[in-house]
Amino acid sequence: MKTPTSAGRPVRNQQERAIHTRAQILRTAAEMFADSGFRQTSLTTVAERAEITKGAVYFHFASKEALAIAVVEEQYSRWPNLVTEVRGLGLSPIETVTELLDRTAIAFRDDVIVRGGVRLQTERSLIEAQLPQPYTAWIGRMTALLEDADAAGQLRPGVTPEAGARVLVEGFFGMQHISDTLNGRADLMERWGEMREILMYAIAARP
Amino acid sequence: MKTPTSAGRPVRNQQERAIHTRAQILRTAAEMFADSGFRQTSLTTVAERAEITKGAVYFHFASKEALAIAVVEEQYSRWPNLVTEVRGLGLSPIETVTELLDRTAIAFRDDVIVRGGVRLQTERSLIEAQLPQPYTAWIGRMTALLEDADAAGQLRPGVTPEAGARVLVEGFFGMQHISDTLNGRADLMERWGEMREILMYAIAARP
Amino acid sequence: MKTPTSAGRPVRNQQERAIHTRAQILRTAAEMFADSGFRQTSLTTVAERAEITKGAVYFHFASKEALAIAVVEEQYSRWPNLVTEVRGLGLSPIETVTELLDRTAIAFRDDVIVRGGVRLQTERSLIEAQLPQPYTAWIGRMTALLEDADAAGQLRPGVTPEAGARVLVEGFFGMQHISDTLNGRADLMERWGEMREILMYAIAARP
Amino acid sequence: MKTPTSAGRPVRNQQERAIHTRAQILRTAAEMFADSGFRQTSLTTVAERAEITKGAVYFHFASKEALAIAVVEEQYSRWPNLVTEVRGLGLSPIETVTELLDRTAIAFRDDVIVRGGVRLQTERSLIEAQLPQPYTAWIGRMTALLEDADAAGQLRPGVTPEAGARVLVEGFFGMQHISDTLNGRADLMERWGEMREILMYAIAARP
DNA sequence: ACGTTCGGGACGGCCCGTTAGT
DNA sequence: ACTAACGGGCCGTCCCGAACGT
Repeated sequence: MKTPTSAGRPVRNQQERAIHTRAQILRTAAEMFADSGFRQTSLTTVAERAEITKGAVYFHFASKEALAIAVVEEQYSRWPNLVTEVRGLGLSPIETVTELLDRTAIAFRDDVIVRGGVRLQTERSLIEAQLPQPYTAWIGRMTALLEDADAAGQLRPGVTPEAGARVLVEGFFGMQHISDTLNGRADLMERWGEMREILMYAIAARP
Repeated sequence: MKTPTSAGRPVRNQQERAIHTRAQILRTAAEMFADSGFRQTSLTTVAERAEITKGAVYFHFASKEALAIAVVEEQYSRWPNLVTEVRGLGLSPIETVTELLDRTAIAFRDDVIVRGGVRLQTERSLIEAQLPQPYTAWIGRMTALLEDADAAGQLRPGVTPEAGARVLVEGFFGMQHISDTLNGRADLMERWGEMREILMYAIAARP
Repeated sequence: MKTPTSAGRPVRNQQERAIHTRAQILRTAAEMFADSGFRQTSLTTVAERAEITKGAVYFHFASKEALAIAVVEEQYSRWPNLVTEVRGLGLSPIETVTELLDRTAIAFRDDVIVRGGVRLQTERSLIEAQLPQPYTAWIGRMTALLEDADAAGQLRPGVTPEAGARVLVEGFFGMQHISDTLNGRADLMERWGEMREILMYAIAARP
Repeated sequence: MKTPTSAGRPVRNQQERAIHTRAQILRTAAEMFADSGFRQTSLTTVAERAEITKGAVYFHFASKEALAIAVVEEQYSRWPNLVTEVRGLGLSPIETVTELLDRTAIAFRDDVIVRGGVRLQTERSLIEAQLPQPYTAWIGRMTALLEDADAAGQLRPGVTPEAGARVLVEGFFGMQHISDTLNGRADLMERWGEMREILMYAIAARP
């Protein structure tokens, strides 16, 4: 599994090592971005924690911004997969929304890359590079799902798919942030349960 | 470099000038904190924008942290007044909640000190100083109000005052943050209207 | 004793207070100069410890250098008095030298002004102002005394008054400095006894 | 600003350049410490005089304190070598002491590192870092030598090796300091001759 | 290709000595 | 005798290349 550093050098694949190094950097950076934000995270410290040198970081990522972008995009790549996965379960539109957000909540609690990416999005304004606009993709996904719900008569009259989508995303984000601030996300699932009950009562049609 | 005391108003006496200077620093700092966050805000720039020197900043505030604390506390001092004001209007508990949050939304949009304070609270983890814990005061206030509502039979069965309060604060915060990110708060009142309709539908009892 | 601060203001003598304040500043500064040296001593701290404001310091002393000069001169003013005092005792020249240096050692141990002045002399090169040249006055005094001793046949053949004077001053200074560094001057008298025995054995004629 | 790597020697490889740079910094710093003391010496100026940038200084030394420590330890490393060298000459104990101090005097006059280290030791109290305690090593060395002298009957009765050692070190230090202050060490050898005659007369047994 | 060593500039926060105007 | 403010300097540290192995 580990590349033998000893002599003989069957270093058939520096490439494997490179990939491993890259991933290591990405994960370490994500952690530190999540905990401390962009500016507070110094490349020096990232390198130290990843147990390589600053030079190596610069080989894999052209700049600190590039590193941030990589983290964010790595996080972004997770959601489409999750959506198709959940959609494949054969649930009703409203149930699909619920299930999707439940799983997202879990990722927000457990996945370092996600946490780092979220934090970076939060600080978007102060990173030079062009990060993809946050929230809108999620609002779009939710809108689509709620339109399905509407077509199936599952939406409470008076609630538009757009408004419902926005409120879901806003509520989810606020919940997650405050849970993080007050309890380090320990009570995230509990808080999400509370929020979900109230939002869904108002958004879904009474059966 | 600049001689800010000359030109402009003929500042009557020292003390008035000092108060004015202090307020000027506080306002400028709040703006920059709001726009760029704590670490990104440099005292050099604050001084430049406030048209004074760094020395003057350090005369009024012992450190950058002290300045941040001053902004946050200035913001905190606003809410109790607002609450008593709204409570004096003689509205029903639920109407009081609504009115209070409406006015808070306006402050979030227009008041620089509030915006700065909110941003700093968001970055609480990375400021050395001991900022007062955010959100809890608001959750407490909301809980009290919803207990009144409960006593008056205005709460939907199944919703506890605590849960309702938390969801209101989380929703409000998320809404405000996303409005800021996506539209610079231009659509804040509109978004708050949306959020309020849905939350209140689920929290208040049907008449 | 204290000037009544109450109304009526028979403040007959602000002047007395001023003198007291000045002395207070001088003493405090001397202590800090002695402990920390010139540059390390900040006027802010001096003012704090003297329990007045920086403005007051600047009322009494035109600059930090002026303050240092005042300390040094205050210290310088002590020696001539001491010399005439000891000369009045009617001792032999060699005994006079011994008695004078014994008393000087006591002053080096107990007198704050002296300690401050000595330290400042040590750092002479890095103070802008023109401090009086140190050591030379002492060497001069010692030379005069040893010339008396020579005339009285109390000097060991081969020892010139000039050389004897220089060695006495150098030895005394080195002794005092090392005692300060290693023991905070606690063993100064003991060390001086040691040094005196050896130097005097070599300088004085055998009776 | 400066591009010190271009022009001049065609720096064979990195490592040589690094060693050269480090030594250059050390020497420059020692000079400035010797002339101006610790606090008065600014890293900016050190860098300028060494014709490199502050970044380079901080690559080689973690802090200003670390730089001071390096100078002091560099100086400390000189003496043991000198002692064994002189001991190898096959002189009598007393002659060894004399020869050793003669050579030390030369180093105090000519070796920048020594001068810097001595000055830093003098200012020991006001440097945060833990400098090794000065003087004691020298007193120890002298004591050992004088014990040898005592065993060989070369010590004047009534003089203990400890007292003799202390007085030698104190006298040497005082002499060197005053020569520095009054004449920039130009007359150091002459003054040391004077001091040596007197001290040795009192310490050594009459043959 | 992958990684390191060495070094370059640029600020950033702090704080200090000093001076106007009371 | 003080309050308010100025201007400048210092240490630290950060992000980043260029030169050099391997």
